[in-house]
Amino acid sequence: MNKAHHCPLNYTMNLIGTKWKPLILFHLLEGGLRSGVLQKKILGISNKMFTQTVRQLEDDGLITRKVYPVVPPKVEYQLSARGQSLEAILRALDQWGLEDCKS
Amino acid sequence: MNKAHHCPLNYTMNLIGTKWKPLILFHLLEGGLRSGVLQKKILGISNKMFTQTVRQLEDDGLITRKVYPVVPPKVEYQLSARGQSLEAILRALDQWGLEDCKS
DNA sequence: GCAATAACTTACTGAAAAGTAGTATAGTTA
DNA sequence: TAACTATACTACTTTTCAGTAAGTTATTGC
Repeated sequence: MNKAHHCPLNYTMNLIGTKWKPLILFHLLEGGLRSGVLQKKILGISNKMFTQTVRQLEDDGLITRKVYPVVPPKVEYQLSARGQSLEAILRALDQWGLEDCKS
Repeated sequence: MNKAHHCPLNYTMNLIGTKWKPLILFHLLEGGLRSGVLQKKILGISNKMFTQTVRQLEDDGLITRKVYPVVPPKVEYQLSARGQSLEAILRALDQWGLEDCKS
């Protein structure tokens, strides 16, 4: 917790309240993925934003990054325990969108 | 639904995935509030961002705005049915932040 | 020895978000 | 008549976000 927040919601949004973070976390719910595979699942994300976002998620301890020392490089991302604890929320957000855009 | 989304989560984040929107919605969960009162509850928000954000929430049908034709002006905001349907999510996000920042 | 590879980085640019400060409103109160 | 009120709007500036395109790495396959 690097900032004071008057409301825990504020704290949560600072962690995951951006365009791409929830998407990336969501696509990791089913298990770890190789960098390139994960990126292809996030339609519309640029290479730069992808790297930048997973880096932030890693810094915040929501995902882990495993580098295999091979050539060409191989990197795998997966949810940390902390990231996993967001599962219910991520699915609820997804579900809400599904229900809502019917109307 | 004004855009195509490959994932409902994306749709949801486009609606409420900003710095202030969830905060404002959250503080309306207990009932409608007068503009000035609501704004004072959102610590750190500027007058401009407040007006701009409630306007967007209103445009998206998440809150309603009732104007009383008196001087000085009196304006009240409250959650619409659509906004209310976010209650579980807002509380879950808040709760998650509470739990998480213990560690 | 030269291209292809996967993951990442950097420089540059443009767009969007957010903050500051000031203005308008029009009745009521002093 | 002048200050006060609650709400909102505007112009301006600063900050952050995001995209493009190019460069880096070290090994393999041709």
